[in-house]
Amino acid sequence: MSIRHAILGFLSWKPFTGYELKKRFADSLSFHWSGNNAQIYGSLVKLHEEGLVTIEVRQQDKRPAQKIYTITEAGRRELKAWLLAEPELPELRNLFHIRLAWAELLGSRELELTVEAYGRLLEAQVLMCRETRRRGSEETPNRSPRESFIWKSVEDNRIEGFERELAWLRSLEEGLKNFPEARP
Amino acid sequence: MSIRHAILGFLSWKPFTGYELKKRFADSLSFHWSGNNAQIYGSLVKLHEEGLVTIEVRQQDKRPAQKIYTITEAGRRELKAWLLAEPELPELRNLFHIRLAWAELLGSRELELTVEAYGRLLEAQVLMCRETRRRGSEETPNRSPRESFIWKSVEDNRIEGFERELAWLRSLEEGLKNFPEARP
DNA sequence: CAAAGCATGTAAGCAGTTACATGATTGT
DNA sequence: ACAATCATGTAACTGCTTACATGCTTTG
Repeated sequence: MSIRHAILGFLSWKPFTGYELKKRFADSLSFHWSGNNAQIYGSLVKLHEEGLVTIEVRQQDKRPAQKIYTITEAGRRELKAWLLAEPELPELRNLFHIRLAWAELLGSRELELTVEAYGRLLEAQVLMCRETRRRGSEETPNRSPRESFIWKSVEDNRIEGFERELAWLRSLEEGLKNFPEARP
Repeated sequence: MSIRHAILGFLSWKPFTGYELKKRFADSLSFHWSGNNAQIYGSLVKLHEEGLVTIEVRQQDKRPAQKIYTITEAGRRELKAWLLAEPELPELRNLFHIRLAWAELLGSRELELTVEAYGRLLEAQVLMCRETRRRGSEETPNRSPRESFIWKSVEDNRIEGFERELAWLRSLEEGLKNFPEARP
């Protein structure tokens, strides 16, 4: 349970076309969904079948026709039920950590290199998140104070998470210096 | 790319049956795979077709026959290539954070309640991780010092991650007290 | 006597991805 | 001229999950 609710969430703000929703998903980092249209268009069809959204087709000249989706009362109920449902733990799968389980198969130098590569990735990610946060605060829409506070918290949390991972990696690097060469 | 490599990783230690692998996956928290046999048995069939493992059938009396899987040289090469491949960012999908995007649809009290529920989840998870770490250090197999150090680091990292999330949640709770009731 | 463990597997389905297909319009 | 944007959609695939099926043995 899944992207359907996030779509309903967006539609609770105002009606959107599939294309616009796709962009929303693609733009927002915290939303981890890649914004691929196959899934979004498919979900919209299902949401419509279930009566959670309505469709209005608008013809345009010089542009393809749009399908504008609007949330229904049943959709709002479904959305609210989701918001009140029992929270789930964050799912985190860190393939790098899993790979470390077999670090013994690597020489010290090889291990060092992958650790550094992971570090560079994390650094880039932290920079990107910071940039997104900076730009996001300029184009903030009309949000209530509470809403703004929450969004900022979540964004900060994301950055802190990556920063913490990076700090952890640095300490790992330091620690590894005490094991000069595992397989001589 | 995926559980196949983790299976090869386990097999690099020693031969295993599908059933034993299933238990390995189910036991280890950091491995996020649920240890469901459909996937493991299926992967083993494929790994065999690709020549990355060999199968030996051992008949037992009073027990079903076992299929013992052994990694091949090609399998070891594949495993090593994976270990040296470009690292990936951790995938984290936190549905609770996403839900917070629509917190405006909830009253202060409702929001408080879900935040508390998420906090209880996190607390339980931290306790469970600590317990796993404690018990794990007792039954540690014959690992090199470097390997032990790495495993401990990864486990600590996991716990710190949940603790950080919990600390963040507490600060969020504090902050929310400044917005007594968004929709009066 | 029931439940858990040993040991294999299959079937059905969900969530999500990549890549393809069409076709006009606008920007570099 | 080429690429990007607007706007819809389909097909094929991967990875993973739940649930089912079988059948014998050990433990509580």
